[in-house]
Amino acid sequence: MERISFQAIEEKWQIKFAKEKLYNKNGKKFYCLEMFPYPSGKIHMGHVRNYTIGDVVARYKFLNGFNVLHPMGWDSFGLPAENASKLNNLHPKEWTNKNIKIMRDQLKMLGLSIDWDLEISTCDEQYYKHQQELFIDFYNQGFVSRKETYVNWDPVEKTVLANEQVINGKGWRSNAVVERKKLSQWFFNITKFSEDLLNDLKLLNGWPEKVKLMQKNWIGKSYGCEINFQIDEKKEKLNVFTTRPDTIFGATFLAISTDHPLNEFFSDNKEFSKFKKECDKTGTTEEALANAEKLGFDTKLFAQHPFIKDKKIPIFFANFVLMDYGTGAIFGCPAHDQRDFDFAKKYNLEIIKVVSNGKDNKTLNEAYSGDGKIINSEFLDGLAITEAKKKIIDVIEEKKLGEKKTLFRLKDWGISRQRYWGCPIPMIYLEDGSVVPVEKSELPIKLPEDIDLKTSGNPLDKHPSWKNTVHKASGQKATRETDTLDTFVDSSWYFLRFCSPKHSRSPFDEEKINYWMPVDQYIGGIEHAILHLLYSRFFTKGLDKYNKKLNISEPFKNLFTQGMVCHESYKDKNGEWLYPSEVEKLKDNTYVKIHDKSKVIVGLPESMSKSKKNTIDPQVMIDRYGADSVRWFILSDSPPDKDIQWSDVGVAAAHKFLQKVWNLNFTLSTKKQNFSDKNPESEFIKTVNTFIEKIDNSIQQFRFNVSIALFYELFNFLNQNLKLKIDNKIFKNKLIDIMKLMVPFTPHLARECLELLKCENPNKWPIIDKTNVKNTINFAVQVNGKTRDIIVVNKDTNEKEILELILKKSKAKKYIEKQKIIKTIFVKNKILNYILKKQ
RNA sequence: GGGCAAGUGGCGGAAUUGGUAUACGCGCUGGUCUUAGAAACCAGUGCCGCAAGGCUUAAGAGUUCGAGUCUCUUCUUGCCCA
Repeated sequence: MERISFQAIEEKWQIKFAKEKLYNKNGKKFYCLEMFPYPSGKIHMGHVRNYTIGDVVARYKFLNGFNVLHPMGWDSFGLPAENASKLNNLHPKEWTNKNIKIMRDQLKMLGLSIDWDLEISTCDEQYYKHQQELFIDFYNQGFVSRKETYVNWDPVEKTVLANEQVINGKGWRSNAVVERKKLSQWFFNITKFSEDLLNDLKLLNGWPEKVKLMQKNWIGKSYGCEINFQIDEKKEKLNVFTTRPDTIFGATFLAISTDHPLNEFFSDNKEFSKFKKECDKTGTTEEALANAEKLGFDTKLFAQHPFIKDKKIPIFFANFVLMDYGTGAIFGCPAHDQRDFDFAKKYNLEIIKVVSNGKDNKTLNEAYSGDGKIINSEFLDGLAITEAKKKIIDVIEEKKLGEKKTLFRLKDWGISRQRYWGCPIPMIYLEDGSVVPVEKSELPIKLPEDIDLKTSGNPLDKHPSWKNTVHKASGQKATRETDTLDTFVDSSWYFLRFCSPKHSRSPFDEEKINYWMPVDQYIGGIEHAILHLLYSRFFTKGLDKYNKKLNISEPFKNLFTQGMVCHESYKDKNGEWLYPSEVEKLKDNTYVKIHDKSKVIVGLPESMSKSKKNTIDPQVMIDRYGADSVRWFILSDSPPDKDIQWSDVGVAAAHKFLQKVWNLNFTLSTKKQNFSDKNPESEFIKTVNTFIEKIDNSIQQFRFNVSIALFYELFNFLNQNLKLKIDNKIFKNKLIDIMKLMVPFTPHLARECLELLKCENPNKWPIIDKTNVKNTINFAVQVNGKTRDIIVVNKDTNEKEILELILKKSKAKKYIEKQKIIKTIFVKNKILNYILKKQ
């Protein structure tokens, strides 16, 4: 068997790929983009999967004549650089650039068809300069505002987090329990676009339904109304928001946020201050609020029920009501809302059922929030919930007790971070108290390099020569904003910068954007379904609104979310995690530690993560098997949108197969002309053409695992046909077509083989000949719906001919002859089903 | 608690629109070669059964000439939201 050194050919072809690029000047444009990586140190298997999938798409489109834009860059601002530099005494910039260099080399080793001339890095002054310009534009458009609000404070990272970055009440990166803190912050007014962001989801036909649904739920449009409650013995009215006005007759208390203006009556109350402090410890997420024990502070005040004469209901401060949702006040209907129910139980409040599910259970153990008919509600009785909602809102508006409201769950995007390694916010605070953007001519506001990261807090705040400045227009002394931008801002427009990455006058060349945008295929992880993808949509819409030269309402036309790469996890007897390379599988399928042969506990396969050490280093695999084998395996074992389990034997099998592919190419390239025979030749061509068509289809449908299964079948077929009398030239030409199909999957090997076979146009997809394909099909003969035989027939054979064939030679004959046929069902090219009379 | 996916051999997974279930790969078994092993190659491999044949897509029901695919109920797992 002829062997090949993958490492040697891969190096050779990578030099060529660096020059080739994917532009077909006369072709239709195709912008293929994978989510750019954070330069954490070295690439991981998730990157390998993401970028291999993208490379298949990009190369496939290029080979089919498209003009393909396929760039790569670095999402290079962020906290890990600061943490790392504290550890190794390396400046974040140096640490980041060192990592970028390593990872760029690693990506090149994968043989990706990236145009590296377009490379960008978000921590580069030339990038963030334009970002600052965009920030000022957004500010001038009224898309940016400064607000004092309660924020999610991450006590470990000592920074603010956006709601989207709080997961299960914890920081998305630090995993620390998030606290509430009042701070003055910069916000992008994403809520101005709530309606557009929701409605335009309808335009995104190329997005997974799942992602669209997640965004829809996140934006969370709901209808409800505000109702005014008169407070007894006070002038004030309490304005309450609810999405369930139909349950107003079940209202037995009012609950307000501790931040509600009504708190001024309690400013001297020590008990209240203590209670408020307690509430501030609870996180701000809906989940944290739902799970926290319901606590209340009785104001001893009462309000008049708007519909029930002389009914007084008590008012409480409560920890589960937030000032920034609705009006900061709700009415509690314990029978039909679980939080209200818990609260009522705790404080012994009345529970009145107003929705009936038909069954009449007297005592409630939990709130009932399902469907039903309204009861105990005077003029609403007997109505369904939706009807009751409509009616009560009409009545409320008519009686001027309140009004109908639309509410979005989406909140403005807080973008201030108290960190050094991020894009400086180009705003200054003047002596006279005003806050203004810096002059565009002064951009970029560069990060100072001489900083001390050893002390806690924000280094920019402690850097007087950087912080203190002068407002040129007025001559006033001024201080700079020392917060930097959330790194999600960096990635909200990078796909635009790629269209003209060297454009220096402005963030981008509009003409280039209008040519390349939208991204035709975006590929990345599902974990960005809300954060990055929603922010990018907002940014695009913001730009489109004020920049009249642009014509881009949505950034990503088609979105593909690939699954995660998983591996079993291993623990030793002391409960310490072990790397897969530290354990050994024994013959009886148990695992031991290589080092001392002690027993190892095996966990279920789950997403690779550093903390569980269930990671495989792509570099080790590339060194051992070559990049093509790694690419081949990672595409072969699962549909790209599902999770994949990494398997060492799997990649070894891929390697073995690719060796066989090389061997066949080599054999054919050196084989002497033999006799040819028209019969097997014609069959050979037809079968190969059939495979080519199937493989082409599977690539178009993103079913690369199926493509690979077809390649296996095809090569099994080719190897069998080596023994037949097929003209060498014919065989070789078909093999050239097949190797072209392999270019997107294993570009190095495929191109090496094409060179060996003296292919003259390796950058052209083979012609898909749909006419000269296999003409026979396997046809199922059924009796009473059970398959009794499978016969080989020509395509489009009619029922009568098939019946003749069955009677002549089919196993099904004996079944048919026994009984009377009462019905036949014939489906061309599929089945013939005989229904027989039952005995 | 709600929503959305998904559940197919020993394992990863195929199955176009309701029409051959288990493609392809791994693993396993046997064989050739070899001092032996590895590699390579050949053959076999869903389950029960000597066979004829029967059974089989988480469990159960339904629609249909025909269901892995559609409907309902239940169970399990994953993800998202709470």
